[in-house]
Amino acid sequence: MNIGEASERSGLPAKTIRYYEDIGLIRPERGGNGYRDYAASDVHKLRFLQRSRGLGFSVDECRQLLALYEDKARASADVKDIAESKLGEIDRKIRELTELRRTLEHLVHACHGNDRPDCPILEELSDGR
Amino acid sequence: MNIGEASERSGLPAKTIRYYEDIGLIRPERGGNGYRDYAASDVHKLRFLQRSRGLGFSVDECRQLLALYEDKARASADVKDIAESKLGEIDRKIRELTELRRTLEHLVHACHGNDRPDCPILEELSDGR
DNA sequence: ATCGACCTTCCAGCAACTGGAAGGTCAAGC
DNA sequence: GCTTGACCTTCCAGTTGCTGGAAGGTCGAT
Repeated sequence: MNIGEASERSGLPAKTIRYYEDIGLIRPERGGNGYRDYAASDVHKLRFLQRSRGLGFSVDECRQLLALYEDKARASADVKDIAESKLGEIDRKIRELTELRRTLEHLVHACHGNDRPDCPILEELSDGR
Repeated sequence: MNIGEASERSGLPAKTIRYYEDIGLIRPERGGNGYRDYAASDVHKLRFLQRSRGLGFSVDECRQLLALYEDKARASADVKDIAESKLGEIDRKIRELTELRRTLEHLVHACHGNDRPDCPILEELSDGR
């Protein structure tokens, strides 16, 4: 099938699919006209990529996951390791954002938001606490 | 003062400070030797940038904040608007990450992590739920 | 034959830096 | 006065993960 259909079935933009080919993630056949020709298994991999990217894995992590996915002799522990370290990362991000949120909300609360030139937000950004 | 000291005092890498100059955020004097010469007020702005970047404002938002900061006649409502929309964004990110975390944790839990080739994580990434 | 929808490649750009090369300057120590 | 090393300068390229656009080839239907 052509890239358009592969795009529709995988949920990835055609541009992105071509990009993934550029960086060596998927290698479809080519038809006589030079068009890329995707097999069902290619679409399967594309969906795999779409999902794992959506779960926050980096392209490089996806490359590892895809290799493990294709390797029948893989240990599922390898996959679990990647997923677990990702989990730790996500926790860290959530913590940081929550902290950020608290600070910012405090600032917004302190700001009366009228036309007078004094502004607690700018003051705090400027002075530090 | 030279860029090294400005870097130390502001908490920003020298490279970043030069970059901020490139994109027009700060314009220090130059000494006879061509070295950048930072005044105390420059360092103040750099710290301002360091803090607001750290709070998740984009460089462009920082530019606006800095302009407001320097504008004595500004309305604090403008600042509040920027901060509030940023707050909404942060909330959205936290929600997304929490959702992500749940999915991933589910996967990690389902995976026994041994040497056998079957792995629920890969299966789910491959099939979709 | 021609139209529009598809496909191809290549080039450029986004954010926000970061790294490195090649070279100038300065202060201290011998 | 010369060398050493720590600074500083500019410029160019790379990072991540795409996305947009230009210029042109191909396909199927009318």
